[in-house]
Amino acid sequence: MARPRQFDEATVLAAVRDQFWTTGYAATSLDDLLRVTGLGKGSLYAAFGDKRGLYLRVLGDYVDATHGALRALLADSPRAIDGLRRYLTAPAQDPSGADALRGCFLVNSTSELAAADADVLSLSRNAFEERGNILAEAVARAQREGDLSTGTDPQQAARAIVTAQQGIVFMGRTGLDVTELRSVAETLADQILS
Amino acid sequence: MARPRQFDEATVLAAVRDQFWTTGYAATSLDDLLRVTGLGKGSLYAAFGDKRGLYLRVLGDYVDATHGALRALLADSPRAIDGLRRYLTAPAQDPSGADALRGCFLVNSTSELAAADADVLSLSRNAFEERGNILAEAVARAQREGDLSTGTDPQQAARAIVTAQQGIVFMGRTGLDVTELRSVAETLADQILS
DNA sequence: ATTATGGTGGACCGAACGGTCAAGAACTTG
DNA sequence: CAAGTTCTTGACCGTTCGGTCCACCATAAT
Repeated sequence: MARPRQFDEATVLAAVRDQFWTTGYAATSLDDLLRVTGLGKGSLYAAFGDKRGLYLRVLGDYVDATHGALRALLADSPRAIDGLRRYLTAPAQDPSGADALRGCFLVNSTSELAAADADVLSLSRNAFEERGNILAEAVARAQREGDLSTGTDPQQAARAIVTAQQGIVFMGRTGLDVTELRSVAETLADQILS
Repeated sequence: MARPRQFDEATVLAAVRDQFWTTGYAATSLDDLLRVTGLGKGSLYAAFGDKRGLYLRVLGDYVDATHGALRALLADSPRAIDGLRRYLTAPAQDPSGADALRGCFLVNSTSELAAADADVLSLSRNAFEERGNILAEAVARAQREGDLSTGTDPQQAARAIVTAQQGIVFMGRTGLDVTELRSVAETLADQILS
């Protein structure tokens, strides 16, 4: 070892993620990243590689974190149906509407890059498949707990829930009032979680 | 009048729209636009102004066209409920999956620019509000025709339908298999249109 | 204290960007 | 045919882009 790093890796990655999250990949310049991280070009490149590599890194971290958060949310719900409803309506919970306008980093990434970048496409596809799997377990539990009809395939129901949530996430990005967004989310939850 | 234009305006605008649609705003260079239109810089600028103006122009045209197509779809449905279902499942109809991967130009635009461009944001917000209004009429008709419960507010139900469709559009962009996408769309339609 | 090693910061690079402009071509009008 | 007008073409401009590189610095090992 020689000179130690003068920055905290997790802090830097979080700042990078937030910048990419709010302004997207193409519209984020290296100077933007240097500004929000406080690092010089040399440090950033030596530590994380080029812009695209850095992007994929923070995006992958984000996906892992959301999977963990979702698992925790569902596990912490005594009744699975409540966890599913919380998942579905989560994008409409911030009263300020700021979270809704910002959307989901993975969704934004998919929208911007999936059609042009095979790595982002497969990452996105795998992430949503995994999310469906996580939710499918909760759906099965909700069925066992008598809160959800056993007529439908858990996997299928989970995919419908994921899909509906992405719709809510997107409508938040259009600037729809949070109160209306929440109302829509509750309506959809009533129709889907029954 | 003097020298007449050597290009067809509608053809050029369609080519520009398709380019922006598939590669987004930032990732589309002027050279890309010149290539797909066959025009020189001077012609393009003289006819349509700068890149952003051109983008807003084709996006506005697109929104108008989709509103017209939606009105036609609903009007052409003897029973409103069928039109609503067709609207909801439309993003999953292309067997090749190409349309699904491409998504919706307005959705892509909103995802990329709404957070940073107030004009795009209000255009998007207004467009989806208008779409909700169009669908609300069809919901009311479906209620009168006895195909939809009269218990729910048409406006509210319409917003739920719009939201669900955006979820389907997005899942298509993740590369989800078209057959699975269609299955999800049908599941959601069953749950929402009842 | 000296040396080795990795970190830092910024100058620097070629390429690509959006946008301007002038010269000439193609048409209409008289 | 001549004059006037619009459109077309592409050279050109300043800026910004992502990325490289190197001189310098701070630490650990000896």
